[in-house]
Amino acid sequence: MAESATRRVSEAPRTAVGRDGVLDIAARLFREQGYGTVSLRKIAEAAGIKAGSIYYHFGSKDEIVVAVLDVGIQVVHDNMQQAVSALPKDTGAETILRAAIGAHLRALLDLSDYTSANVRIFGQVPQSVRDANLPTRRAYEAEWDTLLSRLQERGALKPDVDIRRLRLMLIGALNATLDWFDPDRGSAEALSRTYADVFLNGILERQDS
Amino acid sequence: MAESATRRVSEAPRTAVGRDGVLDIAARLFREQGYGTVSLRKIAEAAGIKAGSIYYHFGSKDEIVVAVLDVGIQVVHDNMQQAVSALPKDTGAETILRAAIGAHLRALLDLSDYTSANVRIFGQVPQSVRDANLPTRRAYEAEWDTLLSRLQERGALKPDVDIRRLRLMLIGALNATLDWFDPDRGSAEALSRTYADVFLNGILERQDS
DNA sequence: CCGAGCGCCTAACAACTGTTAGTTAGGCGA
DNA sequence: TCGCCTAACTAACAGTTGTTAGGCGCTCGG
Repeated sequence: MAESATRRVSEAPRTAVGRDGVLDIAARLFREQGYGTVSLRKIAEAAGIKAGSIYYHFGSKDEIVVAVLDVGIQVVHDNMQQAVSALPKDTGAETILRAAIGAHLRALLDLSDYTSANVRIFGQVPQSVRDANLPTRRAYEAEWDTLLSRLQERGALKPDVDIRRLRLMLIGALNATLDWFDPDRGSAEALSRTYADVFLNGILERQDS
Repeated sequence: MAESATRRVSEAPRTAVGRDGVLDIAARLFREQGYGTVSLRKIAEAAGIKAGSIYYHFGSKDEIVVAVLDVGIQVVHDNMQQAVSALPKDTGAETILRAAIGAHLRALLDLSDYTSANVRIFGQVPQSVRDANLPTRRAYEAEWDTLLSRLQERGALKPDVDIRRLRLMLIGALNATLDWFDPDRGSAEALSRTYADVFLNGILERQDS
């Protein structure tokens, strides 16, 4: 009894956690621990409520996961779209690509638990959940395809590269950073530059003979 | 009883499944479904035995997973090492890198359920299992670092790229193909060429003015 | 000041998890 | 033929999972 009294006073603010609170916690836990090992009871405990209470806000665990996945894509999509459209009309291809790459990487590594959770758990989640997230995902992919196609038509990109494949390679490579990126070892900003350097110009020392 | 008799005759060869049989099945299931959703009972059923029987060959589920992870790295390590060392001594940097990239991708996409399982589930597995797999992993990483360093010292690679980071980028990008590669849409061989093209020379159309 | 309802809690369920103990059928060497 | 070893099997355990039903307190509009 002393416990519950203490808990009331010391740690629990009287404000409700709410749907968004649960979602934030879930996104963070999914990002940190993956899908399978994060149970509703873990989410509830981290949110300071009990497992059953989650069902006041969500109809099922899958509903939570789908929500997290969708928000994750929306954040990175908005971020990338806005970064590119903020550039002057006559911006060169290289600058545009650097902006898009930077925006994606920033959302993934700095900005959003939702985006990193999406990348982390998408491959672990039941088929039905993946399907529910697909439309949102496709929209972001289309954004990239449009961007890359425009640059290729302009003659800025090599003409023989398949756009779909290029997009898969690029986003795949960027997303893979989530497995090893350590903010203590270097900023996302610097990493973004390195990725752009490599993808734009390659790693071979050019023998301009 | 009819059941068990039928089963005996029709599907179960009288030869024992054995430790290797269980391991093969486990690798395939882990590759296909991830770590969390594959239970010992699923592995047992796919192998045609009962869950408890697995404990004759392995001391725990983690022991199975560690074995799968280790074999996965060893396969890709051997494959890459052999592909590179098979080349003549005076082979150019570009050819060497293409061979290494091709070997890694082939092990991942064509050759081995163990290697693909490793890439797929490493991030989902308990910390202790990851730790057990680390030595094997580090040896493969060192192999790449040695290769890349030698090429850089030779002057074949741009001198300002950090080797560790380059290796992380490269392997990360290659491993990411596992999420979307579809053998019906193109061979691993062709994909390997595209990856080498992009990493070696970049995607920008060169204006050699 | 009172009722409505929002946001949470308690308790339990059935299913599933990894794991253990004890048992058994069959083949091989002595 | 005897006895051992291999590779299974059966049955149960304790814990965890997602999920449901019903109840309780606090806040706010009338």
